[in-house]
Formats: sequence, C-alpha cells, structure tokens
Amino acid sequence: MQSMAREDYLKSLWKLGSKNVANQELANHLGVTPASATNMIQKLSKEGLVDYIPYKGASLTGKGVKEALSVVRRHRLLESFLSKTLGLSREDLHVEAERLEHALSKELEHEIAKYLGNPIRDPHGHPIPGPNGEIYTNDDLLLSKSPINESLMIRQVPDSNSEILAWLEFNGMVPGAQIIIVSKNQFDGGMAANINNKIIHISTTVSNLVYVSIE
Amino acid sequence: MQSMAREDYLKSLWKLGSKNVANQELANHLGVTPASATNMIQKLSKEGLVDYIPYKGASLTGKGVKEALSVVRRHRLLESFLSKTLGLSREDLHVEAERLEHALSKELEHEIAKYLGNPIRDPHGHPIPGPNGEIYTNDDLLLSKSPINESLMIRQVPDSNSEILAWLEFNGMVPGAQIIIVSKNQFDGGMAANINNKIIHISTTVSNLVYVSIE
DNA sequence: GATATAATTTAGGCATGCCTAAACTTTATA
DNA sequence: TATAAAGTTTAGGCATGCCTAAATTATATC
Repeated sequence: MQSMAREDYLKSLWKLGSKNVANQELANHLGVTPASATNMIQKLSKEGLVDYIPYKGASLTGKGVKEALSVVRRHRLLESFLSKTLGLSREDLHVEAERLEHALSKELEHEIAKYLGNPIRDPHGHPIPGPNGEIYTNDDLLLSKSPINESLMIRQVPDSNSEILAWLEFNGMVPGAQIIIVSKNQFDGGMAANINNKIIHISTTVSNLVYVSIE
Repeated sequence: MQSMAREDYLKSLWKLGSKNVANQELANHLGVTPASATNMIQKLSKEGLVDYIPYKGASLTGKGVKEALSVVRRHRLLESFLSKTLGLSREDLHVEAERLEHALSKELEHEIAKYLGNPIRDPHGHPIPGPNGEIYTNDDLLLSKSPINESLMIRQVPDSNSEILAWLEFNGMVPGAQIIIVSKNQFDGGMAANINNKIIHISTTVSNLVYVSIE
C-alpha cells in the first residue's frame, strides 16, 4: 500500500511521460522543492518503482507504471462517478477527484466501475485504465496535427486547466462534438475551425491539448 | 483545517459521549497506545478543542463539538450517497465512508447533501448533523427502554458491527420496520418481540444498540 | 491510612515527508 | 577548454503522529 505522497509522485512521473523525467520538472509538477523530490525518488528507486540515475532523472519501472495507472484509474473513475451522479462541471471534477483518489478502496473502485458500466473514458475523454492497467483508447490524434477539411470528433480535453476548459466549453468544444479544421496558421499549430457552423480561432496552446479522431 | 488523525480523535471523543472520556477508553477506541492519546489530547487542548484535566480525562469544547460534528456529517452523507447510488449494503457503508470522510471538501459535501435532498438520517437511521452542527432527530428511544405491547418503529441500527448488523438485517430489523415488544426478560434488557408476525428473541446487547420511536 | 494495582503522563525514539543551505555535477558560454 | 550558470544531491532541521519504557498519580484493598 502506497502513501498519498508516494502515489502523487508515481502519478506525476506517469503524467510527465515515459521519458526520463528531470528532477526539477517533477518537483515543479508536485509543488515541492527539488531536494524533496530527490529524496522520494531515491526511496521509490530502492523499492523498484522507478529507474533512477543520479543527476540524470528518473522514470517509472513496469511495476511503477502499474501503480501509477491504479491511481489514474481511481481518479478517472471518480470523475466519471461524480459527473454522472452529481453532474459536477468538467472544471470542478478534477480537484475533487484529486482529493478522493487516495482514499478509494479496491472494493469501492470495483463497485463504482460496475455502476458506471466499466467505462473506458472519463468525462474529459481521457482513457480510464482497466483494473490491471490496460488502456484501450490510444489512437486519438492531437488536434494540432490533424488533417484539414476532414470531419473530426473531439475526443479529449484537458482536465486541470479550468480557464482553457471554460473556453472550450463555451465554444462547444466538448468530447463528442464535431469539428472541421478550415485553415492552419503558417508557423505554429494555431488554426481556424468550424464547429456548430461557427468559425472559431484556436490557439496553439489549445490545439496541443485537445485530441480528436477522424470520423 | 484538521489532519486526519485530529479528526479521528475529535470524532471518537464525540462518539464516546458528552462525559469526560478516560484516556484509555479513547486510546482503545482509536486503536492507539494511551501515550499517543495523551499526546494528542494535549495538543487539542492547547488549541481549545477539548477540555483536559491531567489524569482526569478529556471532553470536547463547543468548538471541538462543532469540528466533530462536521466529520460525522461528512461520514453520514457519504454513507447515504454510496447507499443511494451504488446500493452498498449497510455493512459495507461504514468502512468506506470512514476512509473517504477526511477527503471530502466543503463544496462536494454541499453538492452531495443537495443531491440527496438534505437528508436528516443516514441509512442506519443515525441523524446527519446540518452544515452548522444542528441535529434535528434526538427523540428516539433505546429499544431496551421502550414500552411493551406498543407499536414501535425501528429508527436506528448500529453502523460498525457487521455481525450484529447482519443479524438485524436477517430478522427484518431495519430502519422503518415495525416491531412490538411482547415480553421482557426479568433481569436485563433482553426481550421477545413481534416483527413481521414472527416472534424473535433479542439479546441485551442488541436492544441496547437499537433505537425506536413510538408510532 | 498504608500499600499494591491500575491508569496516566513523561521521556526518548522512529518513520514519513517536507524544508533551507551548502556541496557537488552537468551543461552552456565565453 | 576553462569557467560561469543551472540543475542535483547531501546534510541538517522541523512537524506530525506513532511507539516503548520509565516515572508519576489515582484508586482499590487490606
């Protein structure tokens, strides 16, 4: 059984990608000092949850990934559960799930998954790992890298930036919505797109946070 | 904001009654050594949450009661919520709520209360304190002290003894059920009662844990 | 009322996980 | 390539909250 702090470290490492994560990047993401991060990484390394090369960064081992995905699963199931039952807004879900995820037992996790029909995506469209870490929905495309003049479906929006989330919501860019890129900017991932028969301008920042699929 | 440990101490003090609680009793209830209990009580005393006389025990101050009731409210709302949404059995509710209660934000507490229609009792029939600690349902009678040959309604069953809970459930002694005491034992609170047209024998232990109201 | 027993508190330790400041690597720049 | 800057680690501390063992106080018994 992992402590909350350990679970947070594992989850952050997972979110920061499968690459070697720099100490500072990890510390920043968790809101702790680099010294604290080093300390915990060394512990997790001794336990075989992360691969660690001093001064070079850390990454999750297979065992670490499994633990991380268990936290992610709990988080996303909770978001789905709170969305379905209480109808919380996409903006509020994340912060509540963040608090509860560490306190969810295996049994309750299972009950919630059953109640929801073992969902594969959460309300932001993010994949919900299975009880053993399986992820089924890996083929979504980054909006900034998607083809022009094709009918696309919004698949994933971010979960933790409520400003961007509110903007997306306001413009109808929610999971399940249809969108067609009508033009792309010359030098970056910015674009103009047609959604609900309105043309909106989407910044690089946003188009790099939204995933779509080709219909 | 209280830590989980502090919240557990406050809740235990509240559950153990408005009397002065002996150190050992508190330590037992929390599964902690007497030395640990003394230590925490002294901290809580310094913060004005408990009245403490060395060697004589401790009791909650007004401020302490309010904090304790906030934890109890969260616990009972969670039990109600998990019961309504997931249909967890009365036996499972307690242990799950026990884990989650410390992680429930004020906002989510409010949303859950709203969703449930601001209930006054949880699935065990226990009163749910209001957001400011108000308790409305204080007039239930202990079954062991209730009159014979009167139509009674079961109001409260225990939440944490799953053996007794299972027995009660099996015999139809759940909140809302009707019961008539047909005879009382000579020397203790044991009794025979009619429930669903069956006569069952109820031990003192049980009749001291169940509350009823006169219909 | 003295004394044995039980309850409580104090003293000293330990694990977790955070911090700052100083020492040490690595990387970037002149 | 030497050196400055940036990033990382070590060392030493602190708060929380638990423990055991020893000292103290209260209670029960003779």
